[in-house]
Amino acid sequence: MQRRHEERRHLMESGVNPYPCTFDVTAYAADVLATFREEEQLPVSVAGRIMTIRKMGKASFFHIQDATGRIQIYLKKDEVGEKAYSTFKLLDIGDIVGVKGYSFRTKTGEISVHAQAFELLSKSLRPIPVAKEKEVDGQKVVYDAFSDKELRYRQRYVDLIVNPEVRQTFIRRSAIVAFIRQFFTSKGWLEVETPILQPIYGGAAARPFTTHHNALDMQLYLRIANELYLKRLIVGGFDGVFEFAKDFRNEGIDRFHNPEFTQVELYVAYKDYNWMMEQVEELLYRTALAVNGCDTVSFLGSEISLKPPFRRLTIADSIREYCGVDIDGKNEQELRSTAKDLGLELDPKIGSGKIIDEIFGEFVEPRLIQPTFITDYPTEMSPLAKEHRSKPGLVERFELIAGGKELCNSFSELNDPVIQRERLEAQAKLRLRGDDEAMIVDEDFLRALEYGMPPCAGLGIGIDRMVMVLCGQESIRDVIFFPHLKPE
RNA sequence: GAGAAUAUAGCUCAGUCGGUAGAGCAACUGCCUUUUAAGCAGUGGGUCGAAGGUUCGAGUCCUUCUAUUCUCACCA
Repeated sequence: MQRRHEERRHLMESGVNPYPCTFDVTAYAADVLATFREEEQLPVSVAGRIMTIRKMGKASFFHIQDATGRIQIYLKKDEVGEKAYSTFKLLDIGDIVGVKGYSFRTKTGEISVHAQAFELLSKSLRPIPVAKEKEVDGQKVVYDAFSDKELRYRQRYVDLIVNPEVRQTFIRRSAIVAFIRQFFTSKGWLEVETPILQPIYGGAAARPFTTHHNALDMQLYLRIANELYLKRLIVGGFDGVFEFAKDFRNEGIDRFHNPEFTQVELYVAYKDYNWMMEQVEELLYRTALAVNGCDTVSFLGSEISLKPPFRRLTIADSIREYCGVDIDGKNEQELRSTAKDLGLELDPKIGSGKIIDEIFGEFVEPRLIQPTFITDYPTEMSPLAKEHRSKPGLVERFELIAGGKELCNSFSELNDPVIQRERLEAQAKLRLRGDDEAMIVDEDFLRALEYGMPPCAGLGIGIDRMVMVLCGQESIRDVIFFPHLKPE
């Protein structure tokens, strides 16, 4: 670094601006390769970061990397002149340069740019970790890859420079979000924005982050979900609304959980959860085709097919199938002993719905690799979902499980304000008993429902997890640019 | 919250039984006008995560701490 500071000063003293304002780029690296013709010398002007250098006295080769990839540059002293060539000798891997020249093919066959002039565009003061590559039997072998996970997350910018597959993952993430947005918009649903700072948090069972508004001198929460606000908009007369929402949950961090994560929530009036399952099937299938070009993905060592229809299974049937026990019609006592027979240690405080969830989470969910809709959850686990039209004690709810993890959650929304009040008050009681994840009674939300909300289907998709599955990434940190880490 | 593993040069890693720090790449100086893990010759580079302790002597043994990774717990 010391040396590079000196070089920077050196360049400035010799009249070279190490940080000029613009450079006229006419082609990306990929364009040069794509438009190359053996018989023609096409003039090009490319720019990018120097990634390799091979200096040979009075001529040099180097690769620059731009947004589309790498292109080799050939630089000859005769061609660019003495002064420019000695400037070039002061450049390092990591510097950003612009090159004007023409495309040609080298003796060893690589399409390259024969430089006629070049310009330093930005001097790099820190050495980047250079990984070298070699082709062995057609396989690319990478030497000394920048692989320390902590450093890669802390200095994602370096990770992106050096590890091209990281860049690809995030490009795909963007494509997934763009596709979902276009899919929803094309159906006539409205993209909206609702508060992130909320005086009362709700819509999920989770602990929030708390903050303080100085001028109002009041406590505010970072949202854990946007569900209750979107439903207010359905009350307000929008037929379909969705929001890509950063949500915040003050909980543990592991490879499936980041304290801030992205969900898209969608609410559509006059529809139910059965209809929503079809939407999810279509969405996942078409997203996979659009982004990956095929309807299967490889995730955690399994091939997952996203071709509809997905399997549908009630939670009771799934437990019957994977545990061989029947939970239908069982009371809390019986469920508890069933769980015990299966070898589950249970907190004596939890109720029957939670016991079922525990059994499911322990024995069923991890084994659901192919996309599967799990339906008809116990009412007490789902205070915002509508009672099942024919199965007492259950609600019209589904989760989509794939790769052993929940990807989506959806229900026919509860729109009876009286029952909704009862459910929230029951939550409030749980809260008083010490369940700090139980929901809070949101009087304004209840007031909205009292004006009348049409029948409505709601959906939440965990974008991070969906990206993980579609990109075959095993950690949520690999699909979030800047995952949360403790300070250095 | 619990356990395990990891932490040594810019990067990737060695470092034996406790004896005073190593390699490859990167960097620096030469030479080299079609190279591609360029090559050849030479040079420099370290608070061994932090703080204590044991010892004549600690990268190595002990204690505490910090960070990361993995597993478990928690978590719609």
